[in-house]
This record gives sequence, structure tokens and C-alpha cells, in this order.
Amino acid sequence: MTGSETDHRVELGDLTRSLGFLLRLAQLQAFETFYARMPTHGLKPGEFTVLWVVGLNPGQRQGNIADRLRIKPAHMTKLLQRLVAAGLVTRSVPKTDRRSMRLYLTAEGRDFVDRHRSSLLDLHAPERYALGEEEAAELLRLLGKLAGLEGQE
Amino acid sequence: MTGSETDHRVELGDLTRSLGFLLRLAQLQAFETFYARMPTHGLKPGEFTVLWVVGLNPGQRQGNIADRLRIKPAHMTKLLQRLVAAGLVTRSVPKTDRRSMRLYLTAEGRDFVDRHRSSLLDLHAPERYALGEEEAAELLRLLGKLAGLEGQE
DNA sequence: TATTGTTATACTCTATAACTATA
DNA sequence: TATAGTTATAGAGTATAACAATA
Repeated sequence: MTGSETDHRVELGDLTRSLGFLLRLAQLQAFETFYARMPTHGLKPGEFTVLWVVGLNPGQRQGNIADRLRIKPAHMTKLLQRLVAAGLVTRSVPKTDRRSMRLYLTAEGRDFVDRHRSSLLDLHAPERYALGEEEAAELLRLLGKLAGLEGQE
Repeated sequence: MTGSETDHRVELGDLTRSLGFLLRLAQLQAFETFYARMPTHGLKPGEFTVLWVVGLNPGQRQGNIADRLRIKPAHMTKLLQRLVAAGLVTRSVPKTDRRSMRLYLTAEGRDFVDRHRSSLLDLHAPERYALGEEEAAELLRLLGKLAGLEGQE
């Protein structure tokens, strides 16, 4: 089974111990699950993430939210244009600093978040991801630590 | 600190329990570490992954390797064109099925893999990823299970 | 007819730099 | 001078479909 002119098994070797490789596979899996579960709502994961965080932080500056979510400024601009066009988010320029943009949910945006909260945050998905309850919780903890989320929480 | 017209903390709420969000952050972190550690070798992560697997499975069909790594056929074609142009991989058409392409490392390719093996598989990176030895091992195990790697191993 | 791989097109996310308007 | 956000452009990865050659 060590390759060599066969069509059968593709050996991965130490690749199965590579964090980068496993993260990629896991993310593919998670995205498939994500899209498979709610195909019709019309928002992409990143868009709902921003919507959710705006809801939690009304009036927060656009750039602060982008930094926290590790979204680049240029991307944030385009993403918000879609959310504003969809009528889910409004922006306003505060008089204290007229360069900046503060973000708010519209009534429709709040309603959208309320309706799709748990499914779009995939909070109940772990069980369907072939992990047990405890394993899922431990995975989330380790990923958070890896991502440096703890020092900021 | 629940938002509302301040510039200070950006709350994430249950987002910190979203598998999809944490996978994204973790992957960003891992890629930064990846690129930070070996900036000069000239291969992207996906390219080295293919190189590695070809080395483990000489003569394997291009499509089988792509399937296993979850790389789409069109992408695999372009990725291989770069590896062939770099002199690291050769392809040959077997007489048994002249539609297919079998992949091999060149001597240069084998040498490249030998030289960059552990650093490009990020096998020693976990310690630098702010995780302890045991935590890193557990994270790898859980990610592998999530990605469905176990049934195939 | 089905399969292997290629080409072509497009869309998302990301990266970068140049730009504006404000500070 | 520096900062907040925008615009424009390009690259990487992915998705899709049409295609050629072979089975």
C-alpha cells in the first residue's frame, strides 16, 4: 500500500499530522455543511457574521468590526455595500469624526438575525459534524486558543 | 460593554462558539505562521501538499490524488502545470489507459521534498501555535475526525 | 455512453496601492 | 502627517460547463 503504480489507495503519510492541511479539510467540510443546511437565506457566511456583530455592537465603527473579524478594509466596504443594499444595515457619519462610519441594523436586519441566529451561527451543527458533544466543545476551545481569541475575550 | 456608541470593545457573543468562524480564524493564523516561517522556498501550501503526496504515491493517477486532497480537476491541472514547469514533477500516459496521467517526482522534486519535509508539513509548528503538545495532538485528532479522515485511514 | 483531463469563464476572498476627506 | 474609508486592480482558490481524447 505504499503507492507505486497502483490506482488504489492514496497515502497521505504525515500530512494527516499537518495542522494547515487538516484545517483546510475541516473548513471545506464545515462550509459544505453550512451551505447544505440553509441554502435559501441569501447571505454568505461572512455577511451574516458581520450582520451578527453589528447587532451586538450597534454604532460601532466599521473599521473596528473589520479588524476584529480580520476582514480587510477593502473587502469590508464591498461586503457592507451588499448588506446596505439588502436593507439589513444602515451607516451613519458621527459629527465627532466625520471620516468614520458607524453601523446599525435596520429593523429588517434585526428581524433577519433573530430568525436565523442559531442556524447561521451553526451552534447546533457540531453534533452533525460527526463529533460528540464533548469533542465539539473541546475542538471549539482549542480553535479559539489557536486563533488567539482567549486573550481578547 | 454591550456596544452602543462606543469605540472600545467589539463583542462577538456566540460567534466564539461557531465552528465555521473559528475555523476561519484558525486558518488565517495558520497561514500567517506558514508563510512567516518559510518565505523563500517558492511553493504555496497546496503545491507542496501535492508534491508530498505524489512522492508517497509514485505513478498514482492525477485524478485520484486530486480527489483525495479535495482539489477540483480544473485547479489540479493548473497546479500541476506549475510543478512540472518548476521541474519537480513529471507526468506520463500509461498504455493501459491513454486518457489518464500518472504522476512522479523528478530527482529535483524528491530532493525538494526531503529538504523541506518537516517545515512545510508544519509538523513542528504546533508548539508555536500557542498550544501545548497534548493540546496540539488533540486538535489534530478532532480536526481529522471532523474532516472524515479516520474512515479513510 | 461514460470517464480523464483540459480549457475557458466567472465569482469570492484576499492583497495592494492610490485616492478622498477628514483629523 | 496620520487616519477612515473607498476605489481599482490583481492574484489565488473554487465552481461550472463545454470540450477532446479515449474507454
